[in-house]
Amino acid sequence: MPRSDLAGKAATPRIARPVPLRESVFEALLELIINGSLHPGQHLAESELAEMLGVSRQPIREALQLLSGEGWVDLHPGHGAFVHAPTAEEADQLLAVRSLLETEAATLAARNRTDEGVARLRALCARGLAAIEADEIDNAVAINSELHATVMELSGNTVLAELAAQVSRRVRWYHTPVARQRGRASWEEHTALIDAIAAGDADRAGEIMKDHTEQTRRLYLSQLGEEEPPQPLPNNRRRKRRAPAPFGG
Amino acid sequence: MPRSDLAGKAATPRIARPVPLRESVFEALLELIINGSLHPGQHLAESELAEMLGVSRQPIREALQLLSGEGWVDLHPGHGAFVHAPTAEEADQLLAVRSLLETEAATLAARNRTDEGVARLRALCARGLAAIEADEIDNAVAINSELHATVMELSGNTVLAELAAQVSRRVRWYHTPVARQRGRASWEEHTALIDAIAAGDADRAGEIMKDHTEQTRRLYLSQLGEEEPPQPLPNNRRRKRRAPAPFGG
DNA sequence: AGACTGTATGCTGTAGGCAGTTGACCAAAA
DNA sequence: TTTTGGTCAACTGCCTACAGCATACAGTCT
Repeated sequence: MPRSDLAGKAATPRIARPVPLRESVFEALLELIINGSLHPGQHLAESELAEMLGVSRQPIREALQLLSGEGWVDLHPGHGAFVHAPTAEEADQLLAVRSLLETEAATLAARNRTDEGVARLRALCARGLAAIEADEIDNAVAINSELHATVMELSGNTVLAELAAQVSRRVRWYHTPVARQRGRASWEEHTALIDAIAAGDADRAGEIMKDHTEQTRRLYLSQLGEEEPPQPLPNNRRRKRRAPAPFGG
Repeated sequence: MPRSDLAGKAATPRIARPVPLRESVFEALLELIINGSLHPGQHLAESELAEMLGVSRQPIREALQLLSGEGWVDLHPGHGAFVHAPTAEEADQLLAVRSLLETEAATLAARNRTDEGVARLRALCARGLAAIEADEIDNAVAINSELHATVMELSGNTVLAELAAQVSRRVRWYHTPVARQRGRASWEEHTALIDAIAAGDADRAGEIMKDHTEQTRRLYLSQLGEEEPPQPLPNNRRRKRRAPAPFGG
């Protein structure tokens, strides 16, 4: 039946079909939000975004719904979309949840470990340390996410991994500035974590991951006092004439 | 300045503005999916749904995006929406995650407990037991969700609560048949849980909740062998002439 | 002078419509 | 018989258009 099992070739990355506009818009808006071009609390008028990005309102609306699903914007029926204004409390809760999910993942990963998986972790860890040595912070941050994602994958719980991915994306909003601070220490903890996983010591792996994530959480909280990161600006400044009320008091 | 402070009347429940169509559609489709009218794997043609529900395609699209965000349907660009086909493995993972989140919530709730909160829990528990006595299963199930939601609320972590709510909704897909089985035992565990929370014993509260949720998880798994609940039907049966391939192999 | 009411304007929610693409069906060729 | 090419229907993606509502502004009355 399979005359030439092309289907089994696996590594075919399923040719690049034109990415749906909504996703491009999603990426574009996300970038604008993260880099601060769109201020927290700012009202996002569909027509305006549509004109700005050169598309119609439809893909804009769909992108806004996606963004809303991930907590980047708040959708208020009849009033439109507003850039989410994160609070310190929310950040703390987010980091707490992240800690919880990551800890569980580490525990499970230690139980389900495979030689191949451990090898991948070690490779990532080596690359991460190298990046730190070379002072390539951005690179190190990227490798860090990859490492945590790999632990998630090794946990074997897809649902857990997806949820954690969602949380991690939101954490990114705050995480970036923090990450620069605890470079080396973080990677030494990673090494210990991988050792625990390799040894199949679930409890220790969980313990280490818990300390590891709680550490960044604490660091973030201590940083809060110094500088409010995503500054909740007094908002509007860009409306042509009229600024919409914060409505529904 | 406020000559008659109507604004201060507080108890004005902010008049019922017409719910956006997308949300009504969302609810309608969700109901159809949960009660099985729409089979797992079934292709959802926008035009068809639009005609069926008597609205245009726009709100349908938006509702589908929402459903996709919560894992009820899978969106495949260029091919449309398909009812998500849950597997036994996914159900298990979902229940595991739920257990994790609920356990954490119980622990936190015990730490942040308030007399008012404990009172609400006890009231709910009493109502739940009454419902069980009266054999009002559906009612008991509803109160059960409310009780768990309240524990979440008492945890004080909004992010955790939202995530758990999302997971719980998905669990509902499987949960319904299971719930009927372990009526009384479940509510006795609830009583113990509330006692632990009231006593501020975080560890014990967490422990009880863990056992409680793992219990339902086990029960579900054991039920799986007997009858595949959301039957992954061979799918199509409704296309007028042509059945779309499961595409993209 | 202050407050209230009528009017204008911008925005969202929804509908309808068109073009491009996908996949199925069918016929012809190897 | 198997394969190859063509044809067609259906569906998604996207755009444009319209109706209703909310807010801001201005005029008017007390």
